[in-house]
Amino acid sequence: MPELPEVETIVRALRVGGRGGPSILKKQVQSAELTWPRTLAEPDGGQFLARLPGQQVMDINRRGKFIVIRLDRDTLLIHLRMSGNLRVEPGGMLQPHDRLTVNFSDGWRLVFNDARKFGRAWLVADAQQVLAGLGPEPFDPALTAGVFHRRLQERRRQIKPLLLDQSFLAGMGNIYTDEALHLAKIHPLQNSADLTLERADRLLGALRVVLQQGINTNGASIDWVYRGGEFQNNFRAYGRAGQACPECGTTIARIVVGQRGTHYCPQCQGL
DNA sequence: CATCAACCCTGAGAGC
DNA sequence: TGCTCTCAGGGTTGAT
Repeated sequence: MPELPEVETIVRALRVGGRGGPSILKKQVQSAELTWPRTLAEPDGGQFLARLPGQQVMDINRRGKFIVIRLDRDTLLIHLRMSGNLRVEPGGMLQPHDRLTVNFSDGWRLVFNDARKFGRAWLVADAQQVLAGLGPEPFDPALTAGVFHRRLQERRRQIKPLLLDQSFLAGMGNIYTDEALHLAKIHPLQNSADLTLERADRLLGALRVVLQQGINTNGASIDWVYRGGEFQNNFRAYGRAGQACPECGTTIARIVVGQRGTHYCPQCQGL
């Protein structure tokens, strides 16, 4: 399930080439195909197919888990959700679960594949209308320990669901949240408002460490969709229920928090 | 505001 | 081998 590091890996490949395809920067859209209309959040299919042709790819960025492709008139935003993936390829047969295809004038195409149909795309004049509700980027220098601590105080929630809340912090998913909480030695049910400045500082540092490790290893290959990353070999807690904690040897536990499978060390991450 | 559950989906893995 | 069942999870929505 693509989280910040996986999305960042995909964005970098779109920008500079990689994962089997060239950069799509400067390419001009010739046409588009929509094989599963509900993939499109907005506008409707007719407008989408009419507005896209002729636009050129100016810039490719990431905001939270959104892929932000700035064109010369509109911005194409893509959220991969659970099972989405993007390919850049030189034509050929479409694959099962391909939902949206952008054909470029030089013959290459960008394909949005999404087995579970949870992913969404937007074509809007102003990207802010889609991204407005997102919290800060974890790597934003303006997000100091003091600011982070204050934001934790302002809410009074279990820390894990809060970290997964994209309006609180943009980009965290289930894997990296479990990893960061384990690294920071904080229990997933810990109340956010009760965290001291020192522990908030440690948590922010841990978030950045695990996200950076994820980016450095091209993300995690944890299911049959996203391939190519290596971070799954470094998991400390996620998916390791019943195995030994790498810090103390205690058996990693699994509980459900906010409808999410949650992995933690009962010894290291006491409440 | 916080919490919880349902919903959207399909493929994988377990159990039989 | 092949069937059925359960589980996985990001985000939205509605109820408590």
